[in-house]
Amino acid sequence: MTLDEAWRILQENQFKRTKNRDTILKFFSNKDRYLTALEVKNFMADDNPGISFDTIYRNLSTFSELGILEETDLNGERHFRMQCDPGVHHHHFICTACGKTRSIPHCPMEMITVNLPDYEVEGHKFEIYGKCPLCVQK
Amino acid sequence: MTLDEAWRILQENQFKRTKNRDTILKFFSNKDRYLTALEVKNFMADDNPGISFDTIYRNLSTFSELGILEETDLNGERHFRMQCDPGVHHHHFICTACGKTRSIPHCPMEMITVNLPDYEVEGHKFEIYGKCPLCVQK
DNA sequence: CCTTAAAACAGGAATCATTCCGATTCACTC
DNA sequence: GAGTGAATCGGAATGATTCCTGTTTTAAGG
Repeated sequence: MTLDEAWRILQENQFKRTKNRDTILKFFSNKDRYLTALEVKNFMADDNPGISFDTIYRNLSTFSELGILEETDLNGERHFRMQCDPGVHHHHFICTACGKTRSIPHCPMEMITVNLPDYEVEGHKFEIYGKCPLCVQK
Repeated sequence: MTLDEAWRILQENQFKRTKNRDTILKFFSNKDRYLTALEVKNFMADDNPGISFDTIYRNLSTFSELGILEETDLNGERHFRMQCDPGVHHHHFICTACGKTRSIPHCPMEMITVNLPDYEVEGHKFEIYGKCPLCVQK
């Protein structure tokens, strides 16, 4: 997702244009990996050294709810990444060494829901973990 | 998995037979759901009110490493359940209301790994969330 | 521009799950 | 029944996340 798309969504939902949001979004753009609140904070060091975690988490949560960021738990920590292809359902391979991700277009749900009659499916999680080609070499 | 099987595995690996381990394992047997360390502690109230979280987590981690328990992160918290069918790979539907689980024999990995050449797959997670038939009615 | 109300923020305290640590107790072996 | 390393206890420490309160900033209207 581009920064323009992100801002369009934010303004459609009456969120204000602030410096912090701008910097956070820039941090995520063009990164194909999941990142933590701490990594955001470190990145902000130049721009706004005094930013509080409250602000970071509040915005990350907002972005996630609006579909601007994708969110997942890795080792009990919240991780976020730019929504790569809005509207197109997909999953990720996640490199356990460098954190880089790779999109997986297949979704296992289609062939499985048939076997869950009377169940009300709300969501699912499918992630593959391992080493990406670059990290395999090392 | 039965308690006998669990104890066989523990003794094969030189773990001692303690009262705490016995009570914890009994707590998990015959429960088809994921449980937290706190729930374990509450259950121990009768048997050993003074048990420390250190002991609980240490044993849960041990059981998990030995394949006696299955482990997953739900909302950033560690959850454990008795290994239902040792050796048989499977996944779970997890009820977000009552926590009950349902085994899903299908594994999405088989048809997908072909599309990850040069990647080194270490593991994967596939879980379906929603309401079980009983909780749908309410 | 200037004013104003609501939104956003900073800073620090609080919370919650989990882990660490030093001292004590226990389970198994001889 | 004594010795030894494993297991445990209790409480402090940690680390991520959230809460709280007062202050600043944004966007809109006059």
